[in-house]
Amino acid sequence: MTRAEENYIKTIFHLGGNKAQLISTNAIAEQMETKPSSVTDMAKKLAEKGLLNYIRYQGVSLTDLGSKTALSIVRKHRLWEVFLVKKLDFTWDEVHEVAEQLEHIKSEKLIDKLDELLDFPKYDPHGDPIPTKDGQFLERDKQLLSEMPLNVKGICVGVKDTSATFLKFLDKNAIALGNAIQVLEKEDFDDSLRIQIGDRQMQISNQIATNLYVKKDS
Amino acid sequence: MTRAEENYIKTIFHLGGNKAQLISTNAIAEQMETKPSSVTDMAKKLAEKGLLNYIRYQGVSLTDLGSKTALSIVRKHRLWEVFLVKKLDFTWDEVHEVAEQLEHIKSEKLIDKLDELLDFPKYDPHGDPIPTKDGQFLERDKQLLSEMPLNVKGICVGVKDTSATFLKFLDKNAIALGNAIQVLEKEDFDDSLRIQIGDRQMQISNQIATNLYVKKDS
DNA sequence: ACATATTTTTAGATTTGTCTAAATTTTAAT
DNA sequence: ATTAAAATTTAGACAAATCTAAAAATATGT
Repeated sequence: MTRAEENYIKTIFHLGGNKAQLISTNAIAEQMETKPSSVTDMAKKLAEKGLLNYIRYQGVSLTDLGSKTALSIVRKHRLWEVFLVKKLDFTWDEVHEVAEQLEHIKSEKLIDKLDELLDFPKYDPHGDPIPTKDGQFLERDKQLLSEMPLNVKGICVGVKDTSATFLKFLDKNAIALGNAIQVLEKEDFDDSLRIQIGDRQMQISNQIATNLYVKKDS
Repeated sequence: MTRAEENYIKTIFHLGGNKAQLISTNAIAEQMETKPSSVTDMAKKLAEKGLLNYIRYQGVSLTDLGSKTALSIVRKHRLWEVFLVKKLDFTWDEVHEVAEQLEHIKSEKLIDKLDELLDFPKYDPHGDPIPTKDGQFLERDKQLLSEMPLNVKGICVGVKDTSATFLKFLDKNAIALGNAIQVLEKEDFDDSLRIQIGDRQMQISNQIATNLYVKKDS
């Protein structure tokens, strides 16, 4: 598999193309910042190789082989992210770009040993689950902070938007994964929220609340 | 810099093209298992970019910029080798292939932090020196075992041949970097040597002796 | 249902890095 | 000094991955 092929497979996976749902060439092109015609070419090629189901004018989905491939790439990406944060003191807004490169390194032993060095982490620095070696993918029971009922205790477990801008905003406001979090009040006017975070209270916009994942504290 | 360009620069460096000495396109082609005509094309391109001095029909050498680039790639390659051995329990015959991929990852912070994680190593697992961040390159005072005088105490510090075959042979015979080593007798007939290694004695062929680097014990 | 807008594909071109075969230059031998 | 051999370059072709512009298919609005 070439690097370009791997990037297409990964993108289709992230767009939800594993669940028999068809993803349009336009959606893929937009996500990858390329042209739809390029996507069509690659779709044909990857269908030929048995990684995609491709229906002309309809879109693509991953085959079982394609899903397996995608999970392996996602596993590598997320393990490298953990490595960068845990072993090399990268911040969570710095890891993505480098992991994009590292995820293409080919060596099964490397990834197995890395997994071991990191103590078999289950989640990456953004709270996303790391697929196991055999492709198990444990999505955590989580919901957006914006959908939490009032006065229910939760724990911050992930972010939806992983852009540096958003992550740095969270850092600046001392919001981190693992923090206790709770919605105290919803403002009808702009859907902003008054929240309890640790022992502080603060007001956050709806845009923040729709990009923070919370798990109910049990 | 593309991956292909980096590989050319690195190969020319290893063939000695840094010392104003001209390296032939044939030599480069052979080393890289490619065709001389491909090397010519790339030589023109890299000369255009200011990385090589290229004289038609004569060969190429690295410019200062080219040398700097080469040292940076070699530094990355060797640091990754140390990482693989020290942190992921790779054996010294397994590291090369993976480091060939890792050396192309682009992130200055990654390499600085890796260097720090490994405690700023001076040599890679084969005893080759690791260039510093600013391109300092400390070649160790060493000589081939075959050139050591009789009964002079030495320490094994490196290998010339880094093939898996040779490295595995050394492992099998418990010859490792850091071992005390001493030539006891030279056989005129086939230039084989009787050596003292640690507290054992053994007989080794000239081919082994011309691929092991030793430093005089002082 | 039909015209129009949108999406998707095709056709042909481009860039990078490679190759083969032919031409050119250098080297070596007598 | 010529000539043969070896090394090197040029010219033209190819595969991968991309692009633009035009054509084809699908979706949408009234």
